Amino acid sequence: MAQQEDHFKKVISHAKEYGYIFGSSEIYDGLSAVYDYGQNGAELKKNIRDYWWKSMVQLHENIVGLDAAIFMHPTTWKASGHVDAFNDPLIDNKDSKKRYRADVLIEDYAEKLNQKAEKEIAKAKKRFGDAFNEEEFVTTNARVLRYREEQTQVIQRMARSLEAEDLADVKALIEELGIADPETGSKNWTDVRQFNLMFGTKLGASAENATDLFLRPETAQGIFVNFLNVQKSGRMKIPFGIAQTGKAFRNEIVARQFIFRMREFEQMEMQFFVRPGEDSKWYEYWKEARLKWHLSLGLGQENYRFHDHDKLAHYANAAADIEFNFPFGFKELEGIHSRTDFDLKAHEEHSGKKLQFFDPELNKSYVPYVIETSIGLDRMFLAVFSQSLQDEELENGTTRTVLKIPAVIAPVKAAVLPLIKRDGLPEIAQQIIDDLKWDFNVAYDEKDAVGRRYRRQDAAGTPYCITVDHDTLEDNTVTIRDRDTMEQHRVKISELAAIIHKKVDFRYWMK
RNA sequence: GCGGGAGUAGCUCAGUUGGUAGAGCGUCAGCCUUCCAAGCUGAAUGUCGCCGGUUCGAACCCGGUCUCCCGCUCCA
Repeated sequence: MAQQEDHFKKVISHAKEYGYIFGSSEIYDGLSAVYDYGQNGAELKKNIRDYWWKSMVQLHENIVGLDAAIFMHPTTWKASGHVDAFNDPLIDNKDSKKRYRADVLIEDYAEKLNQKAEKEIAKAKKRFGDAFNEEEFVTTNARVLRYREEQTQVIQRMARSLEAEDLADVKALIEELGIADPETGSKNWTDVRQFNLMFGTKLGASAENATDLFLRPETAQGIFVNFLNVQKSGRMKIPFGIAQTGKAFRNEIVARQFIFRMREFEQMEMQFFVRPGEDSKWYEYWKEARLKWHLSLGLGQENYRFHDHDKLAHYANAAADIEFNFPFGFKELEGIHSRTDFDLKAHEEHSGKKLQFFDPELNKSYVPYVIETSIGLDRMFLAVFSQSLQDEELENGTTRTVLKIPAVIAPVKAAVLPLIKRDGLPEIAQQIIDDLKWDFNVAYDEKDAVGRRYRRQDAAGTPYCITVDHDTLEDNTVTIRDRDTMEQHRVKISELAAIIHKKVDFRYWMK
């Protein structure tokens, strides 16, 4: 555990030192849980995004891209359920320091009343045997009636109070019912406070006619509201998918663990529209397909696992996470959700527009079912970066710090190094760079002994080092060194592009 | 938000009972011309997180505040 924390700290400081991730607004003391991607981080992030986009959009004839706006019509979030689901009344217990959702506490209490009523019914059933008339019993038994009545009243009062945003009454209700901390039994509660997980903002320059807007809490809704646009204009036939990457915003109560949980984050989502009834088939398909994508980067099969959800979100009938072994343990990296027709139906209801597909094979229209794959780009970045950062024991007893980022997504593909900075070697190195830079992101370094430069590139994650030496002057050959094996080969300058290309070719990795 | 820990150079950290900052690494310039970090010479860099108080004098004591890290909730 201590070792894990240690590694996590190294990851964070290494990310800063090598230009991958900086704390936001650092010169002003920073901003909680907001980070900027530096010169190398921006490249890595872009490369991960491209790797995803290519595998989803480019390799699937029936998946197309989309880039929807962050601002959306406010009704979108009513339809999606976020206005309700992302609005939690929370209460803290002062003794146990635990935080609960006030509505859940009350619902649990109401459920207990229900349990009591059920118990009475079960008891009576046992007593009367075959002669038992449940319907009659339920409507006449005093205890059952009392429990049921109280249950209804509690739920109704809570609903009224929440509707009126009367949080003081929600707390009063908790106190009147004598609800205690489920874990410690303490009744020492703070006031109930409302937490809205969506960031609000205003559209319109003057205050009086401004519209309240939200920054999108997920990119998915941009896809759903464009479902028909894309389907019609692209002549898409079911099954088909729409993919999108972009920023989403959640005003998390606590945003922590470096870039794992941020208030501003980037999602890579694909919504796959299928025939009703074929949803579970496609759900399984995408679970496997997405895991395969992760494994293709070679970060180690043992670092991934599925986690199937027991408790489902309001929109889903099946859900699984792909979890990754982060420096702080296995955590969600990607979610695969079977969202049913919940979203499109909700948008039909709120917009009054038909969001259906006419299926010529079935000769009828229907609201498609949806399988969603949703991965956090920043989390993927952290997975790649933390897993790639290694301290390696060498044969001569020393250690080297190496960032084994998969070459296909590495920010810089090769560094070109003159063995010494005279005798015309820098000039040749520069010529090599001028040639390679059209195809690859390459770097130049002439400072310090070449061995030290190798280590510097190892730590920065560059897969190849190309060294120009005195033999180069004679025969136009250079040495090319592999970051992971540290092995060197002597090759012709004219072969360099092909060698690097093979190493970073998407085709090779995605197979 | 609550509890715990912490803020000193780019990084890791030292700074003894208060006398206005140092090390290693890194960076930069030069020397050396070398194929796996740590050769030589020289240099830059900090309002010691911020504000206020006590004091002749605060990195150190006191108060406040901000930020970061860990846990509780939620999720990509």
